[in-house]
Amino acid sequence: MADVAGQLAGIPLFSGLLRAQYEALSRIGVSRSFRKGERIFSEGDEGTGFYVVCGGRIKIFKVSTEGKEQILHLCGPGESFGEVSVFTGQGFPADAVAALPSTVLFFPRVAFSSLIRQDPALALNMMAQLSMRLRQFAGLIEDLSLKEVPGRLAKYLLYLSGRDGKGTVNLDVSKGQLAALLGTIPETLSRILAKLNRRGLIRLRGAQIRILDRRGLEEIALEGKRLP
Amino acid sequence: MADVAGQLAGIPLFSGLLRAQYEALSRIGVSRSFRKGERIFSEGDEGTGFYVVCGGRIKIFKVSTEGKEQILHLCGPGESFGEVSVFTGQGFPADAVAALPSTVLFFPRVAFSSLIRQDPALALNMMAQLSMRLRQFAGLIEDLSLKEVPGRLAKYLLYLSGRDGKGTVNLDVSKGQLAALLGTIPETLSRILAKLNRRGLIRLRGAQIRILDRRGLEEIALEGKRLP
DNA sequence: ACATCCCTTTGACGGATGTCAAAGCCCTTT
DNA sequence: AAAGGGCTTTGACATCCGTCAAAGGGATGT
Repeated sequence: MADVAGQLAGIPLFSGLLRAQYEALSRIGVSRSFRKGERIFSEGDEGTGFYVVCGGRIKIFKVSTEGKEQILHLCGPGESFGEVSVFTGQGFPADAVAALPSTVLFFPRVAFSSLIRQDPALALNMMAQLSMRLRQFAGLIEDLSLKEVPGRLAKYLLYLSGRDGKGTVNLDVSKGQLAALLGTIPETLSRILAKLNRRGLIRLRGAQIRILDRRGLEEIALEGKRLP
Repeated sequence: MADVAGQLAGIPLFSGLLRAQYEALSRIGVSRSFRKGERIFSEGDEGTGFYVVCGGRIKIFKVSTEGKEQILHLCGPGESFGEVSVFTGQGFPADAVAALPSTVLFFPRVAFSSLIRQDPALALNMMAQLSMRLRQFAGLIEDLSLKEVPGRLAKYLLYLSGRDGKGTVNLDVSKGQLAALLGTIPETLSRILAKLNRRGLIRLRGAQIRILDRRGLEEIALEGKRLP
C-alpha cells in the first residue's frame, strides 16, 4: 500500500507518465474492497467516477427484463471500467459486480477530469484504452451475431490456452458465468462441452480442460464447423 | 467548400473548439468522395487516419468467413469512424463501404495525433465520442444476446419513428441491409415484418412502414413478447 | 458421516431461426 | 412492350438453442 504511485505505473491506462503525474493520481484515487458477489454499481446509477482493478475480478454485464445476463467484460488486475460515464455524464451503461474478492481504485470524475485537462499524455492513454475496448466490443458483436455457440466457445478456449500458454486451461469462472460470457445458458454450454469431449477435441475434468485437438477447435472457431 | 472550418464546428467530435483550432483541423483534413458501394477500407488495412462523414452514409460492418455480414454502425453526416485505429496503431477492426454516394473528411493519423497532444479540449471531445460509441456497442451487444429478432426490429422501428417524429417511417436502407443491421437474414426479417403486418401492429407498403400500434411494438421491444 | 445447497449435467420438447429453393415484383435496359 | 436482373417474399425443412424438469455431484456446515 505504501507505493500506490508505483502500482499505477503498471496499469495500461496510466503507462508512460511522469513521477509527478503518478503522485497526482495517487492523491485522487481511493482504494475500495468488495466481497465476492458484492455490487459496485448498477445500470443507470450516476457515474461519479471510474475504477481500476487492483486485485480480483469485476464482472461487467447487462441483464434482460427476464433476468438473463450477458457479460460484457471480466475485468482483471490493471483493467479499468466505468470510464464511459466520466465523459458522457450519463449513468453507468451496465452493472458491475465483484466476481471474486476484489480491490479497486476509484477515481472521482471531477478530480480526474481536471487532471486530464492539464495532461494530454494521460488523455492519449485513455483514448487508447477506450479504443481497445471498442475493438473488443466489435469482436464480441461479431461473434454473437456471426458465430454459433460452439464457435464462440472454441474461440474462448483457444484464447485461454494462448493466454496461459498451456495445453490445459483452468476456467477462471463458473460454467454458468462462462455461459453468460458466451451469450448462452449453462445447459447449452454443458451440452456443447460434452460434445467436444466425445469428439476427442478436448478432455473434460471439472473446471480443467485439456486441449487435445487445437486444429479442430480452430476450425470450429473460424468456420463455425458442424459437430454432428 | 469555402468555409471548411465552419463546417467542422457542427461536428460533435469537434464541438466547442476555438477558431484557430478549426483552422488547424481544416488544414490537415482531406476531402474524399465515394460512389455508392465503394469501399473506404477493409478489415485489417493499416489505419493511416480516421474519417468524418460530411454527406451520405457509411456502413461499418464485419463479415463472417461464409460471407454473412453484421453491420456495426451506419454513419451519417457529422459522425466519425476509424478513430480506433488512430490510437491502437493496429489495422482497422472492420470494413467500411459507402451505403450511399458520400463525402467524407479524412484526417491523417500523425498530423491529428500531434494536434491532440497540444490540445486537451480536442482530446476530451474525442473521448466523449469514443465513450458514446462504446455505450452504443454495449446496447447492441445487449440486444443481440438478450433479445430475439422481433424485439430488435420493433426497437429499430420505434427508433426511426422517433427520429423522424412521424407515424410513418421510411427505411433508409434496403431490407437486406436492415437484416444485416439487426443481425439476421432477409428471409427472417421479411417473415417477421409480415407477421407484424398481419397482427395489425404496422402497415407495410414497400419501404414505407406506418406504425399502427406503438404500444404493442414497445412491449415487443422491451419484453421480447411472443407473436403467435 | 450426514444433510443441505448450489452448480452442473442430462433428457424431452418446442419454438425460432437459418438454409435451400422457387416464385413474385419492381426497376432498368433493350 | 418485352426482357432481364436484383431484391423481396413465401414455402418446406433441418437444426440449433432455450425452456422445463429432474437427477447427479461436490462442497460446506452441522
